[in-house]
Amino acid sequence: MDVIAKQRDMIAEALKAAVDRCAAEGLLQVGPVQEVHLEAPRSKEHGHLATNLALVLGSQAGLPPRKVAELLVDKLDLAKAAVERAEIAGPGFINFHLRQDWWGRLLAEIVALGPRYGCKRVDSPKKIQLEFVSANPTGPMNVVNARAAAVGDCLARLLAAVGEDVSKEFYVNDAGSQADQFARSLEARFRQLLGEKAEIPADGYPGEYVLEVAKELFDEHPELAAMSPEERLEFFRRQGLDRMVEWQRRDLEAFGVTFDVWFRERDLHEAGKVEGVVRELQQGGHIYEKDGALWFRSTAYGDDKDRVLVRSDGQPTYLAADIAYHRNKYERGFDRVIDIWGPDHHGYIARMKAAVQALGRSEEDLEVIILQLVNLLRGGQQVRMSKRTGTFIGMAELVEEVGRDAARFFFLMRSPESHLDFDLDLAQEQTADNPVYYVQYAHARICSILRQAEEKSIELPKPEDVDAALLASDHEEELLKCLAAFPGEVENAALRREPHRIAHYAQELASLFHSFYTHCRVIGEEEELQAARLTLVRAVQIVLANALELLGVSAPQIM
RNA sequence: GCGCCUAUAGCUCAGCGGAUAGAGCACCGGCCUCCGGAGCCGGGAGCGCAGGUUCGAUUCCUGCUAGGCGCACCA
Repeated sequence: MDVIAKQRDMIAEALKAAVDRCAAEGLLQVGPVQEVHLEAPRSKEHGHLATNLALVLGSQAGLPPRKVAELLVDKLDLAKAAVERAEIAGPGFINFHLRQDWWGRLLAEIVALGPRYGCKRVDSPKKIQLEFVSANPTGPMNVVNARAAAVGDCLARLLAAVGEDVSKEFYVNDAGSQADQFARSLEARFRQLLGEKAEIPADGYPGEYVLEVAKELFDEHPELAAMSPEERLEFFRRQGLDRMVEWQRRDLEAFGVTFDVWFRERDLHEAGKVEGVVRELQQGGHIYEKDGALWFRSTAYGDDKDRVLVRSDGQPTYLAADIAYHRNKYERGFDRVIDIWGPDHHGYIARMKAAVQALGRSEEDLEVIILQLVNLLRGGQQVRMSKRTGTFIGMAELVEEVGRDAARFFFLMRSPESHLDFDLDLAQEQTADNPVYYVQYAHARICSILRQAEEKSIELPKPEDVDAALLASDHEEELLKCLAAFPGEVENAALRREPHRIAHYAQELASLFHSFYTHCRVIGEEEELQAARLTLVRAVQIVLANALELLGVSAPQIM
């Protein structure tokens, strides 16, 4: 447990004991308290930790909250905690001020833990499967896929940081009618390469990239020319899609995103898992036949309408395969499945949750995060994308244009359910206006200070030996408070599935550091103070690096 | 028509039911004999509307208005 959580715990226990004592003495007509809410107040006048306990108990006990607060403070035994004083404020908050020397323990812990500061172990780790991107292998990935990649990867890092056992997975839709259409489009392109006249099918894929794939495959497999069209089509269906998947994997790697598992839809079909799950649902009484098709009674679990699983032509729908896929996820032992989908899939949530329940799992075992749209801006104007005119900006183009760090940071600045305006100009600016540079600059600046210390042969002080009470200015205290808040921010971001909190945290910490830097010198101060500030700066460096690591953004030593 | 998301400063967005609602951009004005000026300091302006729950609502609930997206025996 981190040092701030320890203080939190001790104060909470002391408060509970005080409530019990008041109740025992008949001063308060309330039952035992289950949970004490302690938060870090915004304003420094309100101390380091504050509780609303008296306000909550006030209505229960029928007493004015301030009166309750007085009773509690009177009975409060804070001998174990590093609390300097507790005071009652406002409508009945109890504010706790920590002793100045306590910050020394915080700094010592940060330096000792290094990259692990901010991580924790949840009480009962869950096996979590996180599925994201899962872009169709029939075309290049778009910017929403890129956003999903950034959010999913960051969320995986966050979940791992709080001790969950998380696996990242990409679902490849390499079966069904779109696979056929893609193969036929490749065949058409192939014939064009042979000099024949061939039209791309009306429901096919007209993009230039299909021609590139055809070229690549032809170069590597000259024997294709001699095959029958049927043989070639079968070859394209597999090799063509595999080639696209390889492109996707490369683009994602360039973005710093890797997956533990690439799951093939066609494996489900080939192993008979799709019919299998339909049969399972049938046995469970969740299926009926209408108009020659098999329908899943998803309305039994709150969906708007029932859904077709097997079409009247005998072909399973995408949903049927996806249900089989989710069945497989749970069979692999995952306690919890988190899917990140694009905004066009929101209507899908109800039916998938229905399916999960029909398979005997509870609704909470499937979490769905819907990402909202991304608007690219250039010169203040929305970039109008058209594949036809070649103005398409996909994931690869975006990463190439603005760089991996900026792209990731920008995607992680906004909450997932919020529509995102992505300013391409700003992302490339190397000024303080660009938040990613602003944060990275803070890290580089600290590295520079530490380099100078080394050049001047100033020995890095042992954190345990520094006098943290010397860090008494507002700038220093704000920094310390921010450092102490980091583990809580990580936990909160992970629990709420909101990576953007870390991006905001990083900006705030960087801002506090820059402010500190212009007002306080480190090197050249009197020895004790220099030692304390060097330690503070090291701690900031560690936490900035840890926050950036969670975001998947580099923490440069020089820029 | 139904569903999902959104509505906070001129713009882009934060905000864990709490105390005086915060950043950045833009605009105006300051700060480099000194650790990286890719920086810092100061200035004005805001919770779409109406109810409800609560000791307390920007936060939760309902209705309305506006914008975005989606509503297949496609994937």
